[in-house]
Amino acid sequence: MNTKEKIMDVALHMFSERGYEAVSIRDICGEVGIKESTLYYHFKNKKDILDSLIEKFRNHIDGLLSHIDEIPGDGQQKKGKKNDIASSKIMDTYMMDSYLFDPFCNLMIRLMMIEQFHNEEIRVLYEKTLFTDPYEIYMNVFKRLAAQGAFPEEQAEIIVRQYHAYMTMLTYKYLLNGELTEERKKAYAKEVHKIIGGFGS
Amino acid sequence: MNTKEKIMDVALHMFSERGYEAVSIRDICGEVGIKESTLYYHFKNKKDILDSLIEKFRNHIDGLLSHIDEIPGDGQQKKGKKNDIASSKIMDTYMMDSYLFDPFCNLMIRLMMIEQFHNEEIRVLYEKTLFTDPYEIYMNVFKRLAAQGAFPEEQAEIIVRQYHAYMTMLTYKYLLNGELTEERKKAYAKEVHKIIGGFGS
Amino acid sequence: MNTKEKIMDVALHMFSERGYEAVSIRDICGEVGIKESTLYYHFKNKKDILDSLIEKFRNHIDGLLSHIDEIPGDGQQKKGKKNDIASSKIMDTYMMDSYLFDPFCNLMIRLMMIEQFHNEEIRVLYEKTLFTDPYEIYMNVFKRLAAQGAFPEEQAEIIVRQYHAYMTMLTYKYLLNGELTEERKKAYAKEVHKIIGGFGS
Amino acid sequence: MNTKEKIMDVALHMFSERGYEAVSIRDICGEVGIKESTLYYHFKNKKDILDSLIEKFRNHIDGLLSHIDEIPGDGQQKKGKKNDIASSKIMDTYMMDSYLFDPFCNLMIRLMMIEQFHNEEIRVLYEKTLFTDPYEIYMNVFKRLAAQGAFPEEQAEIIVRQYHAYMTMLTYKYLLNGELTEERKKAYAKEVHKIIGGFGS
DNA sequence: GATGAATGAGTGTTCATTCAT
DNA sequence: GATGAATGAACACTCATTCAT
Repeated sequence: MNTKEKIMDVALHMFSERGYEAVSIRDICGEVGIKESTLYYHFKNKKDILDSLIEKFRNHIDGLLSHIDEIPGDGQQKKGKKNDIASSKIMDTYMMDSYLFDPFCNLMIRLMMIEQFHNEEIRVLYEKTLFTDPYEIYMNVFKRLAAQGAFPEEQAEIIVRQYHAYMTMLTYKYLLNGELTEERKKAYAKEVHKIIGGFGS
Repeated sequence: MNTKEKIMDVALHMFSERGYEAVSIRDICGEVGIKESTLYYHFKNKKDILDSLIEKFRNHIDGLLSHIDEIPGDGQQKKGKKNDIASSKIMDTYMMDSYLFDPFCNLMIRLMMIEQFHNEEIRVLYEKTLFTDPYEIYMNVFKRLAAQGAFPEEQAEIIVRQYHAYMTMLTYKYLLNGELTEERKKAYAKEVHKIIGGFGS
Repeated sequence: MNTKEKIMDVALHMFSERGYEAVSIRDICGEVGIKESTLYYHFKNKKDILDSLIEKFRNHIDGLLSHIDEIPGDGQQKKGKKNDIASSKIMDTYMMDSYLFDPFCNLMIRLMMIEQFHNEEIRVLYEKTLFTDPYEIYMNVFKRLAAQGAFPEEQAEIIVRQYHAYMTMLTYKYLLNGELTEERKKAYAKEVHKIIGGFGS
Repeated sequence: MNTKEKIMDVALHMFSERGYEAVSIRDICGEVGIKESTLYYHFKNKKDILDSLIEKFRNHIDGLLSHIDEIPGDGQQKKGKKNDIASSKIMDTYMMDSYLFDPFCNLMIRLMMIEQFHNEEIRVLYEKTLFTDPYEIYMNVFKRLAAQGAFPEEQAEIIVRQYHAYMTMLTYKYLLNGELTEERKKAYAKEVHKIIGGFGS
């Protein structure tokens, strides 16, 4: 990690815990181990650090979303509940690994959670990340499952809605509540699997 | 409203939008229309404003929780789905009016959402307010409904879990996302009713 | 002198010697004997000090200009060169005492001399103070002298032009060049009187 | 123009408008199109740029002054007013072209005007450039004119004084006041010619 | 109840400068 | 010749807070 990346990393950790305004340039530089003047060689100003983080996050999720279709729910599986369960598990692993457990994403979401109330640009991105995009991803997978005969097509929407509600609630409860510890990740994963099991029945 | 109340009101609005640290004594006093030195007649220091708000909020929800039993789900209703729906509606109206739409509560929740990441005391209160308490309230009501024969008692938990997931997700999506406008409140209420309808079937 | 006046006084001395930008808030406060934060109780920002000085100067010269007619050149004097000389002397004493030797005015002119090159508002005031206003004052007095028969009226303009050129040159040479010492003031006064003597012949 | 010359050129433009201290190395390099570290290849430090400019200016005016005798006022002309006028015109053209209208000289004079109040070295040079040298030049030419019989030798001093006063005043009024535009140069030249005409009578 | 005046510590940011490459 | 990366000191300004009135 070069100096610029280190600054962004430290800044993200601090911003996501205390909020953008409450973190000072001094705080960041102290942690990175550089003088404040050095920071201004790498970033135009404080806002520029935030903007760079957001930019990086946008690129990150754009990259993820462009691979949705690779999430299973795929044709070589036979009809029935088993596939359903298996696909859900895979899909959810994908969500966890790439979105919610991934340190960069998780911290960015926390940052957005804090800043969304007074920053419309961030609010829009926050809504997209936590509500719009996941709903679409779930719908995409479940529709393909329905097409394979896992369940009647007209039930897809209601199932997705229920699934999305669960996942969202658990995300807020375990992954966006206090520090992201291994325990909280396990508690989340456990509840997710219990629910996916429930869906299979 | 006297000066002290005015200060708390203004402070809450600002804290819940920009976070505690990002709001200055100057900001608050400017909006209230007093000099900064005057604020210190009413509050020991900045932290004291936050503490007073939290104290007030604790009293507020304690008052509400001590009246859970008054939420219907009550004996004079007959068995069957109708009662179920009706009770849910009443319960939810209660949640909306007293918790989520109430300006003081809504803003306090936003404030806790922002501050929870670096303040364990607030985090605990936040978790209780958004996860523990509502779950208990729902459980309380649904158990009484089950006791009245609205549905088999052993289904209570799974129903509550599902109900809670929905309510939580909708709360974050509509009531803790951007400004609390009438439109967002309507969108929330609409979705809630749709779901409660779904539960009745 | 209260704190605010002291700040303006010190700031003027420093601005007029080193220019507005080259003087720091620290410099001013150090000399005044207050902390930097105290300055901001009295002035909105650094620019506000400069603006206050300019405002004060405008009021100052407006006060002076409203009393031009009281400068002699008056009716009770007899025709002839003696009056001419006498009046010029009085007029010039007025110019010296009120404008050029007056510490506040002299320093403000120096400040304007420095800042006029990149501040159009100051440039206009500078031109008015050093060229437009003095010319008008001289013209006013000399016209009254001509009316009294001190010299033919049609010569007034050329005399004023010459007189103004001399006074302006001497002002720049002695009063706006280096520190305003008693020696420079004397040298200025001496040359002025020599010239006024020359005008009498 | 090589890089070093470009730096000096840009620095002079900026120094003469905003003053030495108010201009940053960043400002200069930004305009020149080089990195700040590059500047230190060409100059020891910021002060060195100023010193180089002053040095260059000294050489420049030394060059000019060593050719005073070439300014007409010369022997092959006949006695009479015509020669007087002609010589004055030529002399003045020389002053304008070489001193006052010349961009390098004009900007240097502005720079000295700003810096003279707190830099004795510059003050001395400023006084020499605007008062001592021109007076000597005028005296040199007018003495030669008197020797040719253009006017009585004992009048030379008073004429020179008057001439110098006019030229100095006009210089400050038109050439050292705001930006040096073509209009200001024309207004200056027009007034100069009017005065020279007056002198001829 | 409220304010005018003050302060020490801290804010984000710019300064001229250095030095290895 | 020129640059990338760094720095200590200074910059204008804001912070929460105090205290006499």
